[in-house]
Amino acid sequence: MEQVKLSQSLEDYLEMVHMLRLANGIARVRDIAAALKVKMPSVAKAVIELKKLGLVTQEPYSGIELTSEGALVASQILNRHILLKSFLIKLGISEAIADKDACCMEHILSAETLEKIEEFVNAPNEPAKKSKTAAKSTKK
Amino acid sequence: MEQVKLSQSLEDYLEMVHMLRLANGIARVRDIAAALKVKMPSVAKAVIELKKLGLVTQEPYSGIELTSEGALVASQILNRHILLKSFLIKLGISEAIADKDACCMEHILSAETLEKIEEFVNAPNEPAKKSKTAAKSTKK
DNA sequence: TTCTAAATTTAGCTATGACTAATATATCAG
DNA sequence: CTGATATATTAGTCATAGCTAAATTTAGAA
Repeated sequence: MEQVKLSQSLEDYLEMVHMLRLANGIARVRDIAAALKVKMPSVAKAVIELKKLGLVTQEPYSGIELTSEGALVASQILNRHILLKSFLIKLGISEAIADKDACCMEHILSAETLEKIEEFVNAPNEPAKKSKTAAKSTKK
Repeated sequence: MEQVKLSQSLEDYLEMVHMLRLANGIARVRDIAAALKVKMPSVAKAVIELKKLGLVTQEPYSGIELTSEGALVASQILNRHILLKSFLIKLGISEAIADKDACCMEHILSAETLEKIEEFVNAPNEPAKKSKTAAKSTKK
């Protein structure tokens, strides 16, 4: 439980491994590269680092697996992402932008800020002040 | 008006030049280093970059000045900082943490998100639901 | 005025994280 | 089974951004 301290970049790679495994059952170098808009050698290097840190394993030339610690850390990051995305959407930001900005914010916010954001997201809801969003309000 | 694209790091240096000039009338290498918690040679290097970009000027061995473009860019960054800090404080985050997190967020958020945050900050204010902020009961 | 201490700058090292080019391996079509 | 193509890896380059150590300049104290 020594709390590995990951760079933003490594957090992104680890999270993407997790997401791809959830979505496809497997996390391939090619797909990670496509999703993060980097080239495959960048992924290969990141995977080497994550292996050194004991967060992933990989048979040569095949998919990337998470260790139990890796899975734990990855899901923490993913949870932050989901929280922040909900938060931004609740502020009225479009889904695409919410996703993109959540992706940056998830690496930098302090625990206190994340807590307060969680409270806000879970709040019963403010009385929709004068909602001029009338039309396609809850478009999701 | 070609919108220089600064790294987060250079944005921090430029903003700090602006803040120190506002606070002290002069931005010295030593003070920038102290404020950003880096060493002086790191500041010197950053200043060289900002000079190349036409955002600051400096007589050798003296304080750093902003060009008119530098002043413009710096105040945009500072305005984002102020906005984000207000926002976080409105969410109930302590001033110190709000300042710190605003400092990270100011470099990464999209225009749309900043707009929505501005709307939120300027909103008439929700009816402080059940304000139990009284005795800092939010031990959580 | 002169000398010492502080501030600034330069030179050069390190780590991160991207890239291209080249190599190695795997997989699939025939 | 074999070869072409896709995927993965390795090697090496580059830029950013930090650092220390050493040199330079400025400024204040004696």
